[in-house]
Amino acid sequence: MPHPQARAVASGASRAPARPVRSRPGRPPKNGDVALRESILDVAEELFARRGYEGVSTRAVAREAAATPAMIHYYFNSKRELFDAVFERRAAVLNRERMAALDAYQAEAAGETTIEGAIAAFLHPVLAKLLSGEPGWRNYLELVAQVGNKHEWGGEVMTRSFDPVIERLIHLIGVAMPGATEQDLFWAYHFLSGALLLTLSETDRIDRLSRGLCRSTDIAAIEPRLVQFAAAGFRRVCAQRPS
Amino acid sequence: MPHPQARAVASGASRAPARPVRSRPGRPPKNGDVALRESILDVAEELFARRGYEGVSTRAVAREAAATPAMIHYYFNSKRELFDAVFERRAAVLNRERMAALDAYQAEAAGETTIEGAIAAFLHPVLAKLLSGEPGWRNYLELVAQVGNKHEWGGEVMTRSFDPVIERLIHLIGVAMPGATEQDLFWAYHFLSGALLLTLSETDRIDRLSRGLCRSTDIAAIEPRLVQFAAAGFRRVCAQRPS
DNA sequence: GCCGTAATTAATCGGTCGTATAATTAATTG
DNA sequence: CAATTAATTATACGACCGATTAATTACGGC
Repeated sequence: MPHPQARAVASGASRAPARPVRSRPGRPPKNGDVALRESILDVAEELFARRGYEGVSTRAVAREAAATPAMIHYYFNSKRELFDAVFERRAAVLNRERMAALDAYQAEAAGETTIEGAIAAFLHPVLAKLLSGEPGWRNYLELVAQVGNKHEWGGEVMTRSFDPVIERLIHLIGVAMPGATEQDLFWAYHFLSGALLLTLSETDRIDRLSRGLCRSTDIAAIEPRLVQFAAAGFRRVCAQRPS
Repeated sequence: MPHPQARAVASGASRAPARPVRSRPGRPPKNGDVALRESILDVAEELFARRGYEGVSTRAVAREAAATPAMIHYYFNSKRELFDAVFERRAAVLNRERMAALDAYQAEAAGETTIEGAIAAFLHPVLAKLLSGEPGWRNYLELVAQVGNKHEWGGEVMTRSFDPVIERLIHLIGVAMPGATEQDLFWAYHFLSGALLLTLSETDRIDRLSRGLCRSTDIAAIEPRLVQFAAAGFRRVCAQRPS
């Protein structure tokens, strides 16, 4: 079963448009085609992730989605609203899964929560998306990484989408470390967040640096190490002995 | 002594162009004015950092630097070469300082190097730039953060500019941890790098998340915590007991 | 079978983009 | 002082940008 990266963009090599030429205007005949709206979202997701918000024109999105610029205006009104739709489409899914994972862990640990366990539960849903190899999710997470490190409206967009889960995580870790200051918990999360975002962006930076020894797409190698790294970091930063 | 953020952009509120109207063409009279080339670099640095490479037009740079588009072509040939000039101008300075810091630490520790010490020496020059408040450096580092998380040509640019110092750091830590695998060292650095980049970007993400308890510009709070966090992480990831 | 509505195309508006060239003027050199 | 070089302006080219409108066609409900 091929991934439903519907129309044109996922076809890779060949650049032939999916729907050949529907030249005359009017409502299209009801064939089994995937909704155009979703195709536009998929294409925009990929392009925004690769070239950034300003690096992508709505016309380019339309072109690759085998649509016209007017269709984007029809479904999304503006470029910015298209971006928001792309961003929030999968954020909802991810938040649900992450919340469920934290719930499940908390129930299973039953009062004996560990930092490692909480962090692992928090990270796993995201990293599993990368591991799955679904190009849609990989593009989306690459986009998240890019937005998360952007000064301009990065902070606002990320906050709006992800804060509740993160507050949950920090609270859970706080329970596992009774002595910890709130500041220390937040700062430690800040570092964890940075490490995660860089992982999501999947630059080939570490590949080059390690001369091929590590591959930035090797989630199986990253996940346990990130959990250990972050958990140890949390413990050290939040240890209340005054430096 | 005001910072030499020379021409127009640092003037903040008032939008009056620095050099009022020099309408006719020809070489300008030799006054004590700062070189236009540097002004262009300063403005480009700021704008690229705020809005990203594609989000900035060469015309906007010219406008804010009180120049014409042709001057940018005159000094830098193309937008991309302008970007590279911006990126490499301060990278050279930073690399020199970082290398010196690692040298100094290695000499001072004399065989008894610690992970904390090596990481602190590696981080301090960068964080000191942020702490200094110089807008040029803050803009530059914000730009680095953005590029470092960009899939497209991020990996290549970062590699070209920063790899030697990083190899030095990793080697130094490797000496302090004889048992460590190379892979583990590289992965741990990857996480440290992510945490650092997010810090450099100075989004107000953590400010919002912590409801003002932490401020992303508070380098004095970040520096010791990041050193501790990363050092503990390195130790844990590189501890050779097989998971 | 008619009609309102949903989905599409073509065409267009004013504006901006990156890049290039020729003309012009001041400084420098001999 | 003459000739060369460095730094600047004005102007322009062709392409692309985001957004909008009017026309067109098929579907769904009655």
